[in-house]
Amino acid sequence: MVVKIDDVARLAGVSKTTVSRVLNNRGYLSDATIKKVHEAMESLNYQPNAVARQLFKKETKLVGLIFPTVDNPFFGQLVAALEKRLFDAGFKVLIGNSMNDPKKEETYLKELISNQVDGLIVGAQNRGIEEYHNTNLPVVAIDRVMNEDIPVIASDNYMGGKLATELLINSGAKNIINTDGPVNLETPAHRRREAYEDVMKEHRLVPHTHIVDFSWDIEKKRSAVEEMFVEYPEVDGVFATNDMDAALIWQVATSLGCQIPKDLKIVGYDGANSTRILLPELTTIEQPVEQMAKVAVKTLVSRIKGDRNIPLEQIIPVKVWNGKSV
Amino acid sequence: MVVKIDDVARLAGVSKTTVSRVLNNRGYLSDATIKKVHEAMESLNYQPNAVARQLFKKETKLVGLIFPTVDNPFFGQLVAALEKRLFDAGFKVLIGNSMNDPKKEETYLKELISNQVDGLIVGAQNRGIEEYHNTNLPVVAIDRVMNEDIPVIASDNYMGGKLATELLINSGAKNIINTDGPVNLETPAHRRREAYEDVMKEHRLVPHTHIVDFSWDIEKKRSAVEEMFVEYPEVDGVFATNDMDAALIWQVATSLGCQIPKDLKIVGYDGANSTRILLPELTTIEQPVEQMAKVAVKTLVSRIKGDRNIPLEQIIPVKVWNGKSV
DNA sequence: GTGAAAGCGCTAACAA
DNA sequence: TTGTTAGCGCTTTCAC
Repeated sequence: MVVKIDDVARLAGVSKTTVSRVLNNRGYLSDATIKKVHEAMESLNYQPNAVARQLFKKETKLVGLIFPTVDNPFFGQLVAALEKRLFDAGFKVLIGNSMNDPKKEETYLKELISNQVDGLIVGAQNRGIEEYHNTNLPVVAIDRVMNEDIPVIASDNYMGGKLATELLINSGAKNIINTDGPVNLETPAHRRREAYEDVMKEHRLVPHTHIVDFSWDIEKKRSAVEEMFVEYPEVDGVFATNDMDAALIWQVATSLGCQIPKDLKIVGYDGANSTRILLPELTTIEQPVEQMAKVAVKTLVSRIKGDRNIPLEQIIPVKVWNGKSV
Repeated sequence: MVVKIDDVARLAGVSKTTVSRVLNNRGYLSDATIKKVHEAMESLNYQPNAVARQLFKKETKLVGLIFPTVDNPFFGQLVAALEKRLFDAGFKVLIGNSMNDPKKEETYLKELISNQVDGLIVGAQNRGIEEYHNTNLPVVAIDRVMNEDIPVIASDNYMGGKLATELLINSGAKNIINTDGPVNLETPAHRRREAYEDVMKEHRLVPHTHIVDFSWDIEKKRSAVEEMFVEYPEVDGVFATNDMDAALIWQVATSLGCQIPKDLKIVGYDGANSTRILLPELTTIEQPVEQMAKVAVKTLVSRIKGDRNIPLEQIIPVKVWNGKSV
C-alpha cells in the first residue's frame, strides 16, 4: 500500500491538517510538532501525491512542449535547454513530438490541456489549430506565428538570411539557390528567405528557392536535392534553411564530383551543438538556442504569474559559425 | 470559468454519472441520451479534467523518461522513438534530462513518482539511487544495469565491440586505442570494451583504453583526445565508444595532419539518424534504436499491465554502418 | 497551535 | 436505462 497523509498523521499523533501544514510550511506550528511529523514522514518514506495536490490547487507545475521531434540536433538542443530552465523554475515537462502531423499535434494539444498543464511552449509546424485560440492557457511560440496574442521568440531570421547570402556572394558565388520549406507555413523562418531575396536583388542576382520540406523523409529530401542540381546545373552557392539540408546538399554535391567550397559554397542555418561537433566544416548561421530558451521560459513564467504586459515578439541576434564551406 | 462535468450534465438535463458514462462509454445508455450529452459537450467545448480522473483511477497514463540529455543524436532519437511508441500505446511522456547529475536524477525520480507516473524508462548514468529500489513502480532500463529485478534492454554491445575491433584490425591497424567512460559505472556498454580487449588479445595486440567521460563538456573532451595522441603517438586505429567522441577524434587527428583512414582508422558507436546524415563517412556500429524503443515500451506496458513474467535482459543485434573511416 | 469538515472534478458501487 | 452517493489524497477555511 502507498502511504498517504493520514498514515503520517496517525503515526505522528496529529491531524492531517497539521501534516499538510508542515509539508507546505505555512501557519503556526510548534517545533515539536514539526519534528514529530518529519520523523513520521521519514520512517514511512512518505511521498506526497502530486495529483491530489494538483486537483485542489488547480496548478500542476507542468509545462507542455510541442515540437516536431527531438530527433534533430536543433530541436533536441532547444528542448534540452527549455527543460533545464523549466526545471530550475520548478516545472516539469510533458513532451509532445508532433512529427509535423497536424492530427498528432492537435491530439497532444488537447491532452496536454486535459492534463491541466500550466503553460505551453510550441515550436511545431502547424498553425490554424483551433484549440490554441479557444483557451486562455499561457502559450509561448518559438519561431512560429500562432496568432495575434501569443508571444513569439525567434532568432533574427532576417539578419541570418542576410549574413548567409552575403557570405556566399562575398566569396564569389553568383548562382545561389535557397532551400526552404513550403511558403504556406507562416513562420518567421521565412524571413530568412526574404532576406536572401533582398540581398540577391541588391546585388542584381536572381533568387531561386527550391522546396525541401522539413517533414519529408531522408530519401525524399535526397531526391529533392538531386533534382535541384539537375534544375540548376550552374549553381555555385546554396543557402540551406537548416543544417541537415545543408549536409545533404554537401553529400549529393560531393557524389556529383563537386568540391566544397571550390565548386560549390554552402551556408546552413541552426548551428546546433551536435552539428558543430559532427560537421564543424559547415559554415552556418548559429541560432542562439540557449538565449531563446531562456527568454521563452522567462516569458512563459511571467504569463503564468498573470503578467499581461508581455512583448509580443522578441528577436534574438544570430552569429556566424565559420566553417570551411564558403 | 472552466467547464466541468456538472455543467455538461445540467445543459444536457442528465446527471453527471450519465455524462461520465458517455465519456467512458460504459454501461447502458440510450442513443437519445448519448446524443444530448455529446451536443452539450460540443456546445460547451468541454474537456475532461485528466487530473481528477487520475486521482480517482490511480492511473495517470503518464510514463517518465530519465535520460542524460536529448541534446545528443543518440538519446534524441531514442527519446523520440520511445515517445512515439508510448503515444501509440496511450501514454504521455514526462521527460527528465539528468545531465549526468545524480542529484538531478534523484530529484526527477522523486517528482515523477510523486506525479504518479505509471512507469519509468531509464537510461541515465547513475546507479545506486535508492528510490529505484524502494518502489514497486514498473521500470525498464535501457543499456543500464539498475538492479536485479529491473529488465534491461540493450544493443548487443559485445558483438558491437567485436565487429568494431575486427574492422580496425582487418583494415591493417595494429595500435588500436579504445575510448570509454570510467569503469565505475556498471553499464552493459562496457561489454564493448570487453569485446575490444578480447579481440585484441586474440590477435596478440595490446589493448589500451583512454577515458573520455560522457559528461565532460566539449573542451574537456577535446583536451582528453589531444592527450591521447600525445600518450599514444603510434596509434593507427581508434574504437570510440560513441560517435560524438569519434567525430572529435577525427577532428583532432586531422588538425594534427593525420589522414583518415590512411594514417588513422576510426570506428564509432551509435549510428544515430542525424549522425549518419551529418557525418556519413564515419564507419560505426549502428544501435537498433527503433527496435530497442519498441521492445522497451512493450516490456514496460506488460509490466504495467501486471505481467510478472518478463525477461530480465533483452539484447538486440547491431549492424555495421560502412563509412569511409576504416 | 491544532483539528474538523468541506470540496477540487471525476468515477463507480449500489439503488431505483 | 439512469441517478444518488461516497470517496480518490490533498489543502484550506473556520472554529476551538
